[in-house]
Amino acid sequence: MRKKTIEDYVELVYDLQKGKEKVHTNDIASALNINPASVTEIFQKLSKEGYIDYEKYGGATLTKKGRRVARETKKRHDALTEFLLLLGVDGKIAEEDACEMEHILHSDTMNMIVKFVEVLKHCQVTPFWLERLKEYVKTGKLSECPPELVEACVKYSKISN
Amino acid sequence: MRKKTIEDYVELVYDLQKGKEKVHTNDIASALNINPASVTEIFQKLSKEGYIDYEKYGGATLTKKGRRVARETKKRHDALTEFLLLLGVDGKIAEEDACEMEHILHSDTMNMIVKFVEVLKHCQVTPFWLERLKEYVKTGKLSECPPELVEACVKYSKISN
DNA sequence: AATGTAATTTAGGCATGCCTAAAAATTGAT
DNA sequence: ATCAATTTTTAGGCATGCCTAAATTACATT
Repeated sequence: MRKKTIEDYVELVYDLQKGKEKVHTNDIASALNINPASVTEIFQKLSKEGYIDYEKYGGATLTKKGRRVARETKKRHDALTEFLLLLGVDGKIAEEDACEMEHILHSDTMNMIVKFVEVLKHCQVTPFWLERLKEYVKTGKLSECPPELVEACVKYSKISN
Repeated sequence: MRKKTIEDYVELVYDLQKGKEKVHTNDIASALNINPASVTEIFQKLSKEGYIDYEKYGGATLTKKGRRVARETKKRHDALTEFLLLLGVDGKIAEEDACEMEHILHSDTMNMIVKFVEVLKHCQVTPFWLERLKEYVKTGKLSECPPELVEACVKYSKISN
């Protein structure tokens, strides 16, 4: 497993804080299957860098900065998950890969993916490439485009230039 | 920068080996801007795990296993780069993100992306969603699908079920 | 073949991120 | 209010992946 980033921890604190006053070292430790002592170190670091308010034995809450980072990370995460699901990746795997990708992609790439998802969701119909992708995955055969689709695309492409 | 994986190094040895007999510690060191002494350690590790043939002061060559891993990694890398380029991500950034993604994605996701790229490349025309994505990126406006495209998609979707 | 230069390795150091064991603080039941 | 049980922290250890400086080896020129 990849090393956890600050963002991972902030996001986790955000999630665990739901319906609770404070998040304690044990909460994180059991969520991640690591030693509570390690979480203490993590909390000290997050606190020093201004992501959480934390005092010895007192648990942690996200600061404003922490909440902002958590929400941004979450947004990326959700967009990526949606993206992979759209492509036809299985739920659990999409979730896991999104979780990895959310930390590494440049914002340009990230934005492009967000827009891609928006465009697809805005479609009234399943785009034909997605139909063909599914078919290809199922049968291993890549069929030709129906001529009227090709024509329509060509026409549309001319309009939009 | 993320910690380099075995795959990163194997891939790099593969690239640097082109047109050379052996790859030397200095080649890797200057390519990655790290200390040659560190590369010695890396070579020792790669050698111990069977990715390269290596002897003190003698440079390295990939083993069969090493070449296999390099080619597989490269294939993933290329597919991912192509994928991001198709989406409209800028060359340099696409390259960098592909390099990160190639190590983390599940093979299911990877395969899906490979197939996605194949489907798109097999298209005779630019798919309309891609036109719309570009338009959206440029103008910030998401236009409606032309009716004939919607109809054609609906029709195609019926055929393929 | 000898020697100076360049390449490479060794040895030892530092930071990080985790661990365990033991100490300290908190909590809850009486 | 006390004290046992639980939670949390401290202290110290280990592996990794990089570093620098110094020692070693290889190489090219004479």
